[in-house]
Amino acid sequence: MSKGIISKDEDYSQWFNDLVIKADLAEYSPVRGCMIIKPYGYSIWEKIQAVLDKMFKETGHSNAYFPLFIPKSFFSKEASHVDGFAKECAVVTHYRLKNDGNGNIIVDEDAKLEEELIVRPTSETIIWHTYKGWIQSYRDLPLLINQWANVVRWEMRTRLFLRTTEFLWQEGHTAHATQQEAIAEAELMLDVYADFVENWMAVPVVKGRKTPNERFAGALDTYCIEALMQDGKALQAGTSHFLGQNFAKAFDVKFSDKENKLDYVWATSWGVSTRLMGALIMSHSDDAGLVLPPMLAPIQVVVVPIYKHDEELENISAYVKGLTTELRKKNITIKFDNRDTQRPGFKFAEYELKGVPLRVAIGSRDMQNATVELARRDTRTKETVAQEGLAEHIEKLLEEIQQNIFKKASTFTTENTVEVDTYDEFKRLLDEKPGFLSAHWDGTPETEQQIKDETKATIRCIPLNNKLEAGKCILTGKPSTQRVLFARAY
RNA sequence: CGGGAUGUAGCGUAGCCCGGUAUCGCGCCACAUUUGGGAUGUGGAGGCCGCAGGUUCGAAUCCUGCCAUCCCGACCA
Repeated sequence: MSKGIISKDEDYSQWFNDLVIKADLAEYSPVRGCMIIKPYGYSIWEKIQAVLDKMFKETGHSNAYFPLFIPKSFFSKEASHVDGFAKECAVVTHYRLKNDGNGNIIVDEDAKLEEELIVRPTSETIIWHTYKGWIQSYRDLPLLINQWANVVRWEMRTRLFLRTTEFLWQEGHTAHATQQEAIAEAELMLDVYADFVENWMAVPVVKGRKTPNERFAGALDTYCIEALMQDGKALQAGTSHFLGQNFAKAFDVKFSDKENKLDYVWATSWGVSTRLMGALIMSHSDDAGLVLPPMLAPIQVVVVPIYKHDEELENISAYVKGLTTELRKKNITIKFDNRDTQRPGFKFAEYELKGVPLRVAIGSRDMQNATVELARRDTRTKETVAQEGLAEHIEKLLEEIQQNIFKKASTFTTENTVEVDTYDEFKRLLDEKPGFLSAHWDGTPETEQQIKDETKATIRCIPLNNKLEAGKCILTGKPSTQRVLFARAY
């Protein structure tokens, strides 16, 4: 176990907090519920952004930016949307401070805003207000826009990365001429998310759709990807919504089709947030610290020199310089930690804590033998290999680590996804071996709610391409046509 | 928003019951010896004891109020 990190078996949530702080990903800020994302954490987010951004562009989307502030009146235009977000909005009421004469800075009551502004909890309303001006004809469609932004939701209870008052995300907002096209878009973006989360983050997901209870406020259908964390709790990693014509109607966005008939446009929205960082951390890491998938690790390879005299360091440095050039050609990021203020053992522990996938240690002995010591973070194994062909070896090893991490997480998810047929068994498993519980449900919101009230488990999703099978609801015994995935969730 | 806990050096803490200007460890700085798994020694720097009142000759300690953070619940990405 690493210094200062509690074992994840002892206290999982404390382990997570320790990891975030000690691995230098983020720290608490003076503002309740808000965190400071530190350079190391932010560089992971930047990688996530870069990959997703490319995927969005490849699927035809463009970035734009809409304001942080939303006039309050916009908000009330879509009824269920207000219901969903009203309770957690920060509101700007004044635009000036003043000195009260006693040296205190206070709100200037004379500077009250005519119309209060909401700090965006999401941007549907201001975007659809804007789209009204952008869309007149089918020729203006589809409109495929994404924005990278911060949003604020005044949550009662916050957790680093998983639920913060302010968080970073991207939100895609698209407009289409037909319902089919909008649904296809929502499904396409769900696939993009699943592809990214599985192949870059190495986190296996279940694609599905939400029940009406769990749907986004204002959506007709919500698609999601759900991942299982190491403590057996589910985490929603991304969502994609088919919004129907709700927002188009609320903001009066109509277009003329080819027959010159006026109709409301069809909409989608989709997003992932810094919460993905939470999924990344919780899926792979262990008691020694973070385990990062090579494809998202800010540092993929770290080189630690071991030497007694300066000339030894010079020899090692010369060799590392060559290795660095080779690896850069392969787009592999390498860091040569030649600080002489820290000893090798300290550095080993530090990079393990930070989840660097591969460590190369080179000492005088290695220089004589033309070898290096290679240590894998995922398996915590070490091997001595020849310097010749090292760059190729590292390249292969990084790919192997990426696959191994994913495989490990997949095995875990599979092993913790269980079919359950009785309510007693359902409750027992939730307490003894939590995970995804695949069970029959009679399809009513009342049953879903009762199960939630009694067990804290929610329906995470109805898996896409679910196989149909006759069964009985675990709570009511009423007939059911398919299993749904239950879990306790973040 | 309810319940619980905590606030003392950059971090973690002792002291609080029983009032006398603050303990220890890590980290930091300097020098030396070290360097293949979190080095050792010696010397040193660092404190509005969360904030504001009150009691007292005297408050980290007692009293009142406030603030903040964390944890657990209800609400949510």
